[in-house]
Amino acid sequence: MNQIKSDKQKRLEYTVGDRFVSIRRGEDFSPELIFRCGQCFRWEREPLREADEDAEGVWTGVAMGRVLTLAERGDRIEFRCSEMEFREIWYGYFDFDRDYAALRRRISADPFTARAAAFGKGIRILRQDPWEALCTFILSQCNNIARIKSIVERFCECFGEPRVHMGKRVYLFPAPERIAALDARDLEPLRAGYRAAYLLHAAEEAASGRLPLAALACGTTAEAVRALTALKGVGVKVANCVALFGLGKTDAFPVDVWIRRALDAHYGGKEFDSTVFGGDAGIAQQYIFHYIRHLDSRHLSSRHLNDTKKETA
DNA sequence: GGGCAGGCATCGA
DNA sequence: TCGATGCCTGCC
Repeated sequence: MNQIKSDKQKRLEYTVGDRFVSIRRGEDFSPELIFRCGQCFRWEREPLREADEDAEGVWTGVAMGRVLTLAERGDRIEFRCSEMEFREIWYGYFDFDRDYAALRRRISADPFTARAAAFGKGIRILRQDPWEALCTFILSQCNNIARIKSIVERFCECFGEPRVHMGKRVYLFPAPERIAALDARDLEPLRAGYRAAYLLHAAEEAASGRLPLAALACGTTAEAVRALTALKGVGVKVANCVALFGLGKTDAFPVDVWIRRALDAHYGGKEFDSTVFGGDAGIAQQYIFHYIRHLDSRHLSSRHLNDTKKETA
């Protein structure tokens, strides 16, 4: 028997079923956009099994020391976990406290961001583990998403704790203490190149407590960026990604070459002031990023198209 | 085989 | 303070 619950303080209504929790799909929860907009690297679309043939999409991800499968079924999203796990882990991870419809309205005063927000309806910013965000965005430099994902998977397979999920072996993201105990040769199988040394250094700093990742979430964005850029191989762009995706700092505004290009094109060469979006700046950035990546035909390389076909087949 | 990719650090002007 | 360059690797 399904039981409908709602948390008035928390604005989300959900239904508790047999071994799953489900929410209404609404307009601001698109797994495709959330998992493919470049903020995370460990969520994959599953091939549909017989039991899921009425589902439109099934996704499995490893995050926060857990493995979760979720399914898009009609107008609902099913989270295949207990209610307790949903409330304690996934509610925060998927940023359910935030009203994305209201946020899209707020940033739509500007015509360019209005188009981006309409196009990217369904995106949410995940509140990821800060250590995982730090590692994955260190690996992201001068790299494409496919390759980042494969390096991250090798990293987890080599050093993460194994779990069995739906008959398959998966690996949790390795803790900084585990990585800090390694040396450069141990990381060679990752084929991460010069980024491997940055990972080792970050692990040593995090494991020793010199880099207090959890505490950075409580301070200001400027303090977090300052602490992160003190690490080897972490510049302003990567630090802002970690602040936005790992520390919940929604005013952090990572500027990469794509965002740079978009801002130059749409704000007439004037220096763009991200603070006009206040605490929404980082999320506005994600809508812009997603929008321009899909506008730009150069991005649609044959490899990208093939990947898309394979994954949606 | 050279260029390039969602960056960073270093060096020389 | 700014621009050029090397860094690993993999793909076109």
